Amino acid sequence: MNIGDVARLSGLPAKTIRYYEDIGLIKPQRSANGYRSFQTSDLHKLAFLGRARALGFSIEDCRQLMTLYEDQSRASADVKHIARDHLKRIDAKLEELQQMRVTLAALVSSCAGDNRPDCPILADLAAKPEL
Amino acid sequence: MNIGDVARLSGLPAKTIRYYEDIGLIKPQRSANGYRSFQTSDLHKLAFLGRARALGFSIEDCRQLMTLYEDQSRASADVKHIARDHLKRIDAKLEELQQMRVTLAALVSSCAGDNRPDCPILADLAAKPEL
DNA sequence: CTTGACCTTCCAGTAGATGGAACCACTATC
DNA sequence: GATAGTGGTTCCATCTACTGGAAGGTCAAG
Repeated sequence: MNIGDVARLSGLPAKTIRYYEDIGLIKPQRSANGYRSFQTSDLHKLAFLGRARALGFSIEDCRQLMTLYEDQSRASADVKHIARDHLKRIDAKLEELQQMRVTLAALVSSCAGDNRPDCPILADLAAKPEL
Repeated sequence: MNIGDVARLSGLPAKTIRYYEDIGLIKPQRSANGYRSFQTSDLHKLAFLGRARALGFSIEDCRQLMTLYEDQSRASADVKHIARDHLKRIDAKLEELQQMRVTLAALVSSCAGDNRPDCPILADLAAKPEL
């Protein structure tokens, strides 16, 4: 398979696939003409990567997950550890965003949004005594 | 005030303040020795920027908000528009993260996390028939 | 033989900083 | 006056995870 084929099948852009090879996540063979030649196993790995990335795992997480994926004698605890850490980061990010949302929503609803210059949003950004 | 002073007062790292000057968000004067010389108004702007960034506004949003902040004849509608757009992006991000969280939490809790190699997390990443 | 779709590499850019090197300025002390 | 320490300066590189584009090679069809 050429890169266009695996791009279509995996849903990843060709650019991204080349990038993944660049950083060593996959190692496709080469044809005589210099084209990358993908095996079914490469396609599986790319699909794996696509799903892991969609779940927000970092590239480094993906690298570790790929290693574990290929290690038949892995301990599921190792995988779970990575996933749980990532879950924690997601929870932290969620909390941060929710706090932002609360504050921002309050500001938005307090602003008249008309032609007058008075704006509680700017006022708040300009000077917030405490908190 | 030197950069260290405004850094302490605004809570922003000196590096970040230099960066903000670099990209034109602030324009501090210079002393004879070449040091940046910050006015109180610069400090206010930096505090403004710090709060806007803490609310997740992009640098470009901040640039616009700063312009509106300094324009005494602005319409509050313009500010509200930026804030509401940002709120929408936050909501989208929140939804995305929440979906991730649901999927990931299910995977984590389904994994034994012991010494055996069987791992639903890897199994799921390796092949997800539909969805 | 040419067209077009595909492939290749390489270089630059994105957002928003951050780290470090090399060097200059100021103050205090010995 | 030499020195140490702190703070300032610039510039260049690095981070994440790609993405865009240029310049050019390859292949099948008409």
